[in-house]
Amino acid sequence: MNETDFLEEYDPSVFQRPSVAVDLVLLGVRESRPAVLLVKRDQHPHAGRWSVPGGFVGIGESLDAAAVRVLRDKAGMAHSHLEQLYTFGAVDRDPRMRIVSVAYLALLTEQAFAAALSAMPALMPATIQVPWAGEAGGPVNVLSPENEVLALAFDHADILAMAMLRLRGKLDYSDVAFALLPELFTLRQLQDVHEAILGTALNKPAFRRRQLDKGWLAATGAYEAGAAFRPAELYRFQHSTAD
Amino acid sequence: MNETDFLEEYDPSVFQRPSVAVDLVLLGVRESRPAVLLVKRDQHPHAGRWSVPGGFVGIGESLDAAAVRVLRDKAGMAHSHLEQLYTFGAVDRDPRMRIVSVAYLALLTEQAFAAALSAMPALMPATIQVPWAGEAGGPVNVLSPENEVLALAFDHADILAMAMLRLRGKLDYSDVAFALLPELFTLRQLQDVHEAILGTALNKPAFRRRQLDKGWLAATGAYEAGAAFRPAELYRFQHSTAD
DNA sequence: TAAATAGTGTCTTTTAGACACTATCGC
DNA sequence: GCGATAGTGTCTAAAAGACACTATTTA
Repeated sequence: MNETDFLEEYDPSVFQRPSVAVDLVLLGVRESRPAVLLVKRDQHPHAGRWSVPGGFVGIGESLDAAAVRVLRDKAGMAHSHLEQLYTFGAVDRDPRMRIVSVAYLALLTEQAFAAALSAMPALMPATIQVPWAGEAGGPVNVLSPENEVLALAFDHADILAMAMLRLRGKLDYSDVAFALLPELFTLRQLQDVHEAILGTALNKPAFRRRQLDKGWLAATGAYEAGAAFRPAELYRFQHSTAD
Repeated sequence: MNETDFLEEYDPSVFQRPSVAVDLVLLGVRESRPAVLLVKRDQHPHAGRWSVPGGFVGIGESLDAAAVRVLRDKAGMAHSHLEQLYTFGAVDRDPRMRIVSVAYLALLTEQAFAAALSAMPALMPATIQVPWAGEAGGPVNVLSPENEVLALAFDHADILAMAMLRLRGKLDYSDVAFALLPELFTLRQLQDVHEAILGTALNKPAFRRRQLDKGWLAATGAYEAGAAFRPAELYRFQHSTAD
């Protein structure tokens, strides 16, 4: 915001302003691995590298509204869990001009991930390697469907690392995991999502106990179908009363 | 950041850009209560209300650098723990013009807090009431030294609430508490800081056990002086090897 | 019945809370 | 010795991990 002596110090017409953009990390879990939707840059700078979708913030548009707009226009998606991640503001992060970028994290179910892929041909799915080297802040590795390491544009490897760390931190005490799952899901699917984000195996009985004790899960009495073994019960996420 | 078709879509000279500012929450613990340094607005809008110090980001200045500059110019301080908090980007948050504000959290020891107060007469210390109503996102109450509720400018009550929640969330698993304490401190002082931020009393033996088990504390063999009772041992914070 | 996964019972280990107790200072 | 706070020992309670066991499905 602005200080007491705003008017004395600041004449809006005098000083150059940075451009403000939003960048969206479109994140899901596919085949028990964290996955992200990328677009290939075909222009300088960083032509040929991969980036997360983004767009500039309009002068009459809030940051959240810009994120929703980019989600719609670049991923063909009406809704999703969307939260602000971090703002990247190094001077030289884009060689053309000064851009301050507010990164957002969008969490997609596997269905939404697939729907975005087919609606927007420019998008490519990539896998985030978990765990990665230097998890205390280092950039992540991203693999193509053919398991080739992808070169990311700008500071987008840092943005993806930030997204993974944020997700991890919130996994236990918040309901973000349910944003990655369909309406109905089994406890095994829930555990798969947790394991994919954390990059570690979890103890099954302890996991079930903790999840059920939270009071966020409602058993439906229905069971999955089509498996060649004992079907698992389907659960639904419901906000707890004290939440 | 920017998308693949950056150049086609965007001509920097055509679109109006928001101003980008940084706002600093200067936070410390005084007399076992969370305290913040505020400045009184003497201009419209929100004249007479209190705000956290801030400033505009220069075109050739990173966000972090702008925060450091504001810390120096508005609080007279060379260093402190400084971390980005959240970016506030509602369209109407300032009635004069569009301003996107990146909030930073600066953690001050009680000494640094007092030094800033005497170096910068415009600053006033205020107490943050903990706990506050609607801790899941609601704005905080801020009290003057005379225990009067202060009216805050803009969305600064939300910024302060965000600062408290961030600090709370990091208190257990990170080393932020040590940024609020002097070089040498007693375990009781460390517990006081935790209790002030959390707004609850903690169990003494359990607290000592947990803190000592983390391996972040080095006993100095020295003891505090001047107390009319058994003096406590002084500890020093040291980064753990695996940190 | 075999294979595979769902789901549970229970023992152990770890961690946190409660609470009383001892230790050490100034006066 | 008294008052006050530092620091500890230990019991209990709660939570997490380990691991084997039962249950239920298709083939």
